[in-house]
Amino acid sequence: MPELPEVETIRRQLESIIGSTITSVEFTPSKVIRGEMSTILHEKILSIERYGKLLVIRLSNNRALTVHLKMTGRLSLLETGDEVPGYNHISFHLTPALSSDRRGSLFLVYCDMRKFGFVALHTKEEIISLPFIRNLGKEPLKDLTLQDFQNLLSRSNRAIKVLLLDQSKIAGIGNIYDCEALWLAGIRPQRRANSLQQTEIRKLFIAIEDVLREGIKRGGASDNTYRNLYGGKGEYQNFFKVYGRTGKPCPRCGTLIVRESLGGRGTFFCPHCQK
DNA sequence: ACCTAAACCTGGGCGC
DNA sequence: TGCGCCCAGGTTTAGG
Repeated sequence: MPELPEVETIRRQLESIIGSTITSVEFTPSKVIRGEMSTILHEKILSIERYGKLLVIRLSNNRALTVHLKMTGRLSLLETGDEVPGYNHISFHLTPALSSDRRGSLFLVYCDMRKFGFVALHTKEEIISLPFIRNLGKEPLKDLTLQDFQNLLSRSNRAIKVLLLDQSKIAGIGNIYDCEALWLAGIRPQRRANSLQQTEIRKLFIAIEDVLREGIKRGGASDNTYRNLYGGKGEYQNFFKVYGRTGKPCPRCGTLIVRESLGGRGTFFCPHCQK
């Protein structure tokens, strides 16, 4: 599922359309498509940003598209003749950027089987104070410092696994990287955040950075439906230590991995070496 | 501030 | 074959 590394992979690939102009748009009206899309014509794509799991496509005229993939959202960059993936909701026809060597017509399409995600067009006044972005916590590998992390944990009595998933506290971590980071740090997901010792906090901070970096390096995890901008799969699912590995041996100690529900999520951990 | 559960959706996998 | 059930898990919302 798209978490920070998956969305970052797409963000980087989307940089190829910077400089393109939107020449037409087609969409099926639904709650997935938000804002007056018909007014987007002739806007130029200026930059591609990411805040946690949210993509922001900055446009000319002080406007922006925001895209959240949630569970099954998928952005694809297609050329004329390419097959459009199923569950398509909106297609943007683009002029090739001046820097691009592509010749045919370009289409940016959003598809979403479960319709949890969205593509929204924001006007000038809305961009500044999107509650979405305003409430987002700091981000690992970006502005989240060890000191921030220590303060955060010491002030929370919640299960560490649940705290790490709270986007208003830390942006970008989802269930997969949460489970993997806790395994790497040797910490049990059920532990109260404020019960972690200094050395454990440091270990976990590093582990979060490590799994996210590794996720980005592998192009994300395509455990299920995730595909990148060109329809390719990520490889990180081949490196899972605990996620989805119920009943299989822990790569560190051989004890069988167990699954428990925590905060309403499937939680995978080694009952022996995660303390 | 915290917690849990339900809601939003739909396909895939399983048991029978 | 195919029906019923659970599961997936990002985010919001409702209620305690």
